[in-house]
Amino acid sequence: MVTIKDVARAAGVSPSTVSRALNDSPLIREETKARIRRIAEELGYERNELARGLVMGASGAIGLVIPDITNPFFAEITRGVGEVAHARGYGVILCNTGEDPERERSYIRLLRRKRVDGLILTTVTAEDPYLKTLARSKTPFVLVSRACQVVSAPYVGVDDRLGGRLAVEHLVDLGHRRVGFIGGPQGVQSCVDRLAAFKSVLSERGIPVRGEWIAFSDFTQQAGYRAAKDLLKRGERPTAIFATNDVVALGVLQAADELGIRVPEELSLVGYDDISYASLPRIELTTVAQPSFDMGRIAAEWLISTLAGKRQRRLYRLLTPKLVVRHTTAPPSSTS
Amino acid sequence: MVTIKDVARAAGVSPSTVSRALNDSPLIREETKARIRRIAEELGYERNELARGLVMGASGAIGLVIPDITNPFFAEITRGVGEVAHARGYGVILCNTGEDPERERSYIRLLRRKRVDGLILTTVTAEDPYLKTLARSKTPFVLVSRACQVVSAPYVGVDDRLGGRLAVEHLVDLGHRRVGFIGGPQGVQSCVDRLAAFKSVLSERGIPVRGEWIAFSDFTQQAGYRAAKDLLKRGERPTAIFATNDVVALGVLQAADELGIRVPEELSLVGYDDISYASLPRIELTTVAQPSFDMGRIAAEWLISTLAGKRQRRLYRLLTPKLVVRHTTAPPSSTS
DNA sequence: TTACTTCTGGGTATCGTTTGCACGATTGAT
DNA sequence: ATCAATCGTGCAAACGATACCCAGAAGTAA
Repeated sequence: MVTIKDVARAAGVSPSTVSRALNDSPLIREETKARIRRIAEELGYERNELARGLVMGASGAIGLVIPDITNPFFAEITRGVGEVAHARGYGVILCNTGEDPERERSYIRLLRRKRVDGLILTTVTAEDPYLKTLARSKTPFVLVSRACQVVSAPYVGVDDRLGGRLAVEHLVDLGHRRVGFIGGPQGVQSCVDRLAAFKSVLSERGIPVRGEWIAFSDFTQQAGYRAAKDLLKRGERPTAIFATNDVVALGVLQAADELGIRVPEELSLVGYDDISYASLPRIELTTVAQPSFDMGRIAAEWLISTLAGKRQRRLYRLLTPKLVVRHTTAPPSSTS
Repeated sequence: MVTIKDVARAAGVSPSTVSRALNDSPLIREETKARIRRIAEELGYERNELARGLVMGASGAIGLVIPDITNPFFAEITRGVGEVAHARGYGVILCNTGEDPERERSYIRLLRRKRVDGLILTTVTAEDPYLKTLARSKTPFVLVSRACQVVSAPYVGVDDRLGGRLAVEHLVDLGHRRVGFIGGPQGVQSCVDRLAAFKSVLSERGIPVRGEWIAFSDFTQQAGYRAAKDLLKRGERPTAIFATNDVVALGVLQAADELGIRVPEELSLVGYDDISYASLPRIELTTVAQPSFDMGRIAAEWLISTLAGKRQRRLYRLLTPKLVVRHTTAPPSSTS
């Protein structure tokens, strides 16, 4: 590949001059700059960011660590960070952990070796001690969507206590007193919060929390399907279910359909995230909307501006979720 | 950050020895290796891949350029390439073009500056002359899902002529003679192929191809919705529609529902891709399945093994699509 | 004419690794 | 005991770009 030296030779100047010209340094005469730029263009020169990164101590890339790119919620976040990263000239290295803590650690190490300038991550477990190591290192990072207890790191997400509350209050307001919860993996902070909200709303309203109506999944449709099937085949079943995210809720819907349980007549269902498939005409899932795309954008903006040396005022950025009522929720039928 | 020199000092050896020890060179005594590795570990050393890449002439990263990460089809491909890239120790830089040729070019330049070892891309247009530039450069690349006419490059995808044929023959076999097509942007090769198949099946069966029943979208649900609404409000409307992908088909479904047109009784619909949401109980979209995850994997394997110097036997890898009949297709009702 | 800025540009060290070559030490053979 | 072979390690030169320090040239003021 053509290097800065080739350009220098072709232009009859020194490499330093080419470097300065290409970086628009005021130390070079305008016409020289123009000439050098033209020659660089003609030669098809593209600067080597590996070399540049080495001397500058910055790679021009950020790492994005997410659990499942296949989940539209994370796909939107990814799109958001991609958008602003690109606008600011950064590359983004995508790491899909598949909810595996082991792979998450492995990915973070990879990213550190690649000397990414910063990280954006939704950790798979809230208490991963490895995050402390990360926090000690100089690489800045932002947590998205899932907070973390073990280390105080900048965080962008929605208020999951509020979101859970919105969902469950909606159900209770409709008259449901037998309501179940299907969460994600136990360690995940956002789910912990949603479950906490679930419990406190129920207690506030004097409704007993029944352990056998609380189940956990791994955030996949499959898992939601299985958990729901299990839950719904019991003798006494809930009249409403709050699923910790839309993908899981879709699995619940599938289970209900297969069992011949009509939604919303016999079972009310509310999800979380408001992925685009939740609004499909045949689905019309009632859910709690999160501004996923914006969360990605905000996280990236936060990160990149701290990279630029800006000191941030706030460590937390809590957006507000919004209940979107569609057609999967209704008052409980008197018969059931 | 701790460098190889720090480790060398701590171990009382030279940097070269550390380098060799960490790379498991046979020139270093085993016990020395072990000691050095232990010390490196203790110091929290992570090798600088920028520097390594500079001297090795390989960055250890590949670029992935796709049109829309939000489309589950591409999300699956992404997951596939991520999987094998990670297994082989590569990082993947994700570039989401949003179907914008301008951004695609800009991204490819970014990737070349970052000296990615290779590229995997689904180009937005089939005739982008910029691809010639790319082909001339030494960076190897693989095309996925969308072939390209202007340059003969390695390609992984399904046989879209066959896929389109499967879809349309299914419709015709059911008895439909008034069938429409909703494609993607005109320049996209895979859509061109599907449209070509559409036309030839119709001609073979002696069914006239009606231009007013052929519409184009930009691959989004919104666009599918609008195109379908437009198509279905006409006086005489088709009894069946072949949509160029599932996301668009979902848009068509939405339009039909809103217009009170029952699917499949009054309108048969077949999509393409078999994204996971196509199999939702309420949706049950008949579609042509593509092995998206495997396409990603195969592309990445192809690329990485050519990076390793392996010469590939074949340039093309055409997988076979499969018709998945669900509940959105049925014989045309006699009344309509 | 001298001295002093100002403007442009070159020379060189440097970033952190890898690697070919050289060199000292150990070992075995003669 | 000497020489060659083998083994283990250090030295120094890259890789491509940037940045600091300087040096001519030109212009200006005394």
